[in-house]
Amino acid sequence: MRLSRAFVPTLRQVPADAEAVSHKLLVRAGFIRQLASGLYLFLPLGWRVMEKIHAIIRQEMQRIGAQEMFLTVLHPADLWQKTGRWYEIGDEMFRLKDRTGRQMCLGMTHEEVMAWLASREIKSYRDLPQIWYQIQTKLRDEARPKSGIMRTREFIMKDSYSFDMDEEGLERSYQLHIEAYNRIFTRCGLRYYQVESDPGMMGGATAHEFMAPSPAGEDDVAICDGCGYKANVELAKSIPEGLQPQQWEFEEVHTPDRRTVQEVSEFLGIEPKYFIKSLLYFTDSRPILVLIRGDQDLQERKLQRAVGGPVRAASRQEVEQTLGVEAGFIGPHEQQIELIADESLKEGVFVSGANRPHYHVKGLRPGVHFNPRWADLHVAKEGDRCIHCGSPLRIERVIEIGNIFKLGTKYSEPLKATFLDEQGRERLIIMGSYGIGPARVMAAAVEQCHDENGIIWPISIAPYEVMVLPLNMNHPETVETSESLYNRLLSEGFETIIDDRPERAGVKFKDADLIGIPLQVVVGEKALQEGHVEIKVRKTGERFRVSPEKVPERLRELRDNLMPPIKN
RNA sequence: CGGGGCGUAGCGCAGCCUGGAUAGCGCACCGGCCUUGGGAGCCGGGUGUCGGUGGUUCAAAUCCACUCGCCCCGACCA
Repeated sequence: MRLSRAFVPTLRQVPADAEAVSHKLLVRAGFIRQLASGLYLFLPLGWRVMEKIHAIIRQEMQRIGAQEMFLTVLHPADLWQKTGRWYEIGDEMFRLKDRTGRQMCLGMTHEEVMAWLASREIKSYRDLPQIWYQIQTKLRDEARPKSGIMRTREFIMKDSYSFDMDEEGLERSYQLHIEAYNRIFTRCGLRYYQVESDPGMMGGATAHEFMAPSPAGEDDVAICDGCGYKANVELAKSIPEGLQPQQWEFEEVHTPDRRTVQEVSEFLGIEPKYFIKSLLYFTDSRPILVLIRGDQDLQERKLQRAVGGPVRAASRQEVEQTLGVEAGFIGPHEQQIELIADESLKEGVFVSGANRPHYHVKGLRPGVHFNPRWADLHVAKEGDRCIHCGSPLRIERVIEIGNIFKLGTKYSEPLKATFLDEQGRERLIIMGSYGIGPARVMAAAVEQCHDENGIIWPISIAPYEVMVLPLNMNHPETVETSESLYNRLLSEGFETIIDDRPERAGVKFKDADLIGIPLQVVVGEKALQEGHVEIKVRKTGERFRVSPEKVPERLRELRDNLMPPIKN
């Protein structure tokens, strides 16, 4: 490709509405443009990166026997009504009617359609197992699109679905996907973790996420370097800092105008971890008082799982109406409503609200003064102990680049996707679903691989492998050498772009670094006089002077070194 | 959905508080000269519904109301 004729609109200035590094760099380097909130166009360079990622995904999916198909974006509503998601999902689903008034929606994901297909076409155990996938546009009316292409309303997703006869089959399909995903993300040059995740509304029991560490991410994971335990903080378990035994007798203490743990802690000279925070929540059916240690935070996801449905925090007024006491002085002692407590409160003697304005109680003992239901409810924090091996946990910010779910029969049942087994009995197909967001892979790569000058693409997903820079287009020998190098590299199979614009050297250097092609071949007058050109490795900044004839050989070597450990 | 911010040339911004003459700066862009190893220099060129609508006023980019769009924090995220 010739840059002089390519559409690569680089920007010297950072767009005002970009915050995330990947967003800024991808816009500046001419890879993407924003059409509207959460809607991005992929320009030629950006689309080449996406296609590289797609190609790697295709190769690895085929490797595990998955078959690609192409479904629709427009779905009839009744499929979603059958599985109930039509009603469960709120504004995030784009809904519309066709000209005859039939309710439709735009696909956010394709479990329904895939299960529908399976229900019609798979009849016998002989048809199983199957893994079907597609690389397709999905639409979600996100409450808050953000960080460039990291969270958009229209996006491409690789989604695959496995269909098995039984749990063992599902486990096999699940493991195949883990294998494929490890190869895909490694080949894309990412640092990533596989972590336990919350199956959430997808239904089913087991789920994992593939997470690329980056400060621009939206999730946090807890990681144990001791035993390798890794989990999304939405469900990560941890053992908080221990307590010293206390001999406090049960007593009421006057705490005028001290409401928060912080205030009462300072007032009484007792550390926050000896406090019980009482938080009033409402489930669909009832109020529930949630007890958390003073130095801990409630993980609402865990609470939702524990009570088996959505929860919401009570407002100040609701606290007074329900409990008859102002928030700040409520506690578990002599409480009438249902209690649920974090397990870190099982052992110890605590301070909490007295359910009487301006008073707290000290010497509160679980099992003696209150009897809650126990559950793991606290947020795992940096430095907490691993529940498996006791090592300290660390918390890291990550971008979710892939996820895998064991669905079971959540979709096959309502859509009647069944098969006849060897005994002629009708049984439900067991499903799994597996996603990858190629645009997030792209964004994560930029987040992980860049410097102050621009992007440094992993060579496996770079839009081009080599960029030839003729520094002075008015110098015939420079042009001649560059052109012949360009043609030679192309014929030897290098994906090459030449910056043949009549620009000054500085501009070419800046753009080359910004765009981030891994290998640069710099053709300058001075070096040419001595009979060589210069190869620059974008990632390390290394420069090698080589004679033009040796360029392909040297580049091949450098390319091999830059290539991630797994190749096709 | 709650909180905050922003909308003036292709991009980045000043002007607005305290209303007034032709709306300005840098970059980009177009023509010319010059230059060619890290976003050069000189000369000439403005390409604008000041997001929109309504109002106040002799007069609105500027004040008021409504509205649309975009970003950030939180909630949500199948």
